[in-house]
Amino acid sequence: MNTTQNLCKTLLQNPSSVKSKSQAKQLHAQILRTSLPSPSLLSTILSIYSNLNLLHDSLLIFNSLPSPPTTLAWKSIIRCYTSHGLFLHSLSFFIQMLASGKYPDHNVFPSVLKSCTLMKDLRFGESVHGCIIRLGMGFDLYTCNALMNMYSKFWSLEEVNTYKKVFDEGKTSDVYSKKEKESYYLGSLRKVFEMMPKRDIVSWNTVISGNAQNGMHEDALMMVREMGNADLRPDSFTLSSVLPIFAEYVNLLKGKEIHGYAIRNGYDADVFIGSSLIDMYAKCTRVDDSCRVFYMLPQHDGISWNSIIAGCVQNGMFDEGLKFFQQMLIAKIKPNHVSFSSIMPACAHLTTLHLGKQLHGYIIRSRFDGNVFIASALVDMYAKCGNIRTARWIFDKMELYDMVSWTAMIMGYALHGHAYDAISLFKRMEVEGVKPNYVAFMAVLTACSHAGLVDEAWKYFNSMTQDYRIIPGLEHYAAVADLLGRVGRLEEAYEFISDMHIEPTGSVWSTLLAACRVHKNIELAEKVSKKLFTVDPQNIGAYVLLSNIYSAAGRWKDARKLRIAMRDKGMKKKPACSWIEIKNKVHAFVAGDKSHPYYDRINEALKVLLEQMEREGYVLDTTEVLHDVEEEQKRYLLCSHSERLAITFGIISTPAGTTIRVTKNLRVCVDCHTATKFISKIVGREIVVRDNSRFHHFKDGKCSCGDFW
DNA sequence: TTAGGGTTAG
Repeated sequence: MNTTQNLCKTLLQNPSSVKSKSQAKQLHAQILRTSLPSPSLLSTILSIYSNLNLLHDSLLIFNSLPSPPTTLAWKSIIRCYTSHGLFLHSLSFFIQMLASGKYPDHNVFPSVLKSCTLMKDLRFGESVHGCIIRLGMGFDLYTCNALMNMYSKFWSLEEVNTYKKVFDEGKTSDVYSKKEKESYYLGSLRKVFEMMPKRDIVSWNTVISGNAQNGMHEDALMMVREMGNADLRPDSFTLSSVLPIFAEYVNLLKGKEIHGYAIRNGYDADVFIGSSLIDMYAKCTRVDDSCRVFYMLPQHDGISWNSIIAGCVQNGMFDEGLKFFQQMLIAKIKPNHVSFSSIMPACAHLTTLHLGKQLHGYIIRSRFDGNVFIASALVDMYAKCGNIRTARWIFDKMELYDMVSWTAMIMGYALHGHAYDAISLFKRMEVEGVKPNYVAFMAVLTACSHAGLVDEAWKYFNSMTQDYRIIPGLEHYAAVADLLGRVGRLEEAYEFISDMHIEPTGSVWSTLLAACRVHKNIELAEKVSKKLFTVDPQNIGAYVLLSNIYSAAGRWKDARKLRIAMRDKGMKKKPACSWIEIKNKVHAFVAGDKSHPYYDRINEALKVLLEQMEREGYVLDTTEVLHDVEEEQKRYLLCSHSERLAITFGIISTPAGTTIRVTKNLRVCVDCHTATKFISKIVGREIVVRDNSRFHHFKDGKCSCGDFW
């Protein structure tokens, strides 16, 4: 026997020692050269190919084997199919193996169970479990781990709700309720775990992550402690199962403890732990720490990029989120469906329509437009960027609606003042069997509020508790209080807020204070302010509002007193800012802004417009000027409000007929609202202004809000 | 055989 034959023999006795494709091929060639290989020898080569995950080569051998194939050949080909994601083939070969009279052994079941799990084939998975028990494999470590993994995944599947009880009590008609289903799979998982004669770290991690992902947080954490008693120390898998729990509970202290443990045990460079830490810090509003973890990672995969992007966006750091998204593209990491649904809200909040449209194009090219998360985010983005028709168009094209997609569209209508569209959609959602949640009620109440529909609002407010058992929160109270205030039922609004079952916050009282300003009720305004300053002494908006109410009434002394108090407390008013997108560039303006390179041209255009407007009957409402200054100065101050600068800049920078879209960070002022109506008529343009609470569509001298905002 | 990220509001 020569040395080559010796080497072949050693390798064949130790198939797992073959580590490369070329080595396997050489071995295969040697065997074919020297003799007519036996089926068992060929099966060994097949198992080597299968170990190396070479499906094509494995299949060539499998098909050339004399029938029936050996057990080794069957299990090699089944494993190879599973690891290639060809689950149906894997299961079909498993059935053929049983049919050929071969008994599967402990090496086959993990692959078969994985296929059942990933195909979400519950029935098949359970019958495989039966087979495992009958063949006495119910105590095998790997098989049990795979079984537990299967039950933990089935446990979190929504589709399982419709699983029929065919096995129990001979019933075939009943359907498992969610609770029954959960306890069934939880029971199966625990039973397997408890029956195991020996458990390794994978067993513990599987049962921990199963509990963690299905909301059994306390149980998961308890098992981490029990695992310690069994002399097993948490590894990177354990940590990344546990970190999301502390993220959800916003438990920074525990999250940091885990971070410390990860550092001490050398897991902090693990990209899985890294993205869990980024997410945990972000959910605890510590985005700086998220960034630090991100930069400390030796490498970034798609998920760690997505985590940092989502972390920024969810904390209102939209520009930073966009920057990370850009860097991700530069790093040649292809964004996936999660990246798009995470970044889209940044465009929605910043009203950067051009960016949103670019992303939409990218989404269509990547074929992600059918994803319900992305479609909902697109609906929201188009609605928030003023394009309600496109939002509806996308909504209508969706094949599947969930709670969020309905709510995004309803809220879109609410923001645009289309209350009846919002209400009819809300009704359709109920008819289609989607139960409205907390946010959906916020949306429909906001719609009622912006359109002054008091009766409808009461109906929905009562339906929340009576029909859906949702306890109204601050936002629902605020919407109703806001509505009552808008329609001038100020005393009723005051009573309503005073009777709330939770402590009203400053923001709830603020809505009423704003209404007092519109309806010029100083007496109530003072009463409301007193309440407001007690619960929220640092509320800058309230000081400004009250001071404005005094100014509008000519009580300059009181107004000044308040402003001095603000100054003494170191409080600074948020400056009003408006912005407009021209040729894919955002131009921002603050009141009296002279910094823009086109300032002179804007000012000139403003003067011309003002003359035309006054000829049409426009009278400057100087009561809105909140400073005690000369009349001429007041005129100047009014005309240089940020929204007017942005609108005028839009008019002189775009071709005739183009719609002007402006966003403002605060509520649009009464005089600017009147002025914009005149401007829309004079220049023959549609002007869309988004302020901090809604959209105003100005056209032909009218506004979509019907002067009610 | 085990793990991490997403849409509506505030």
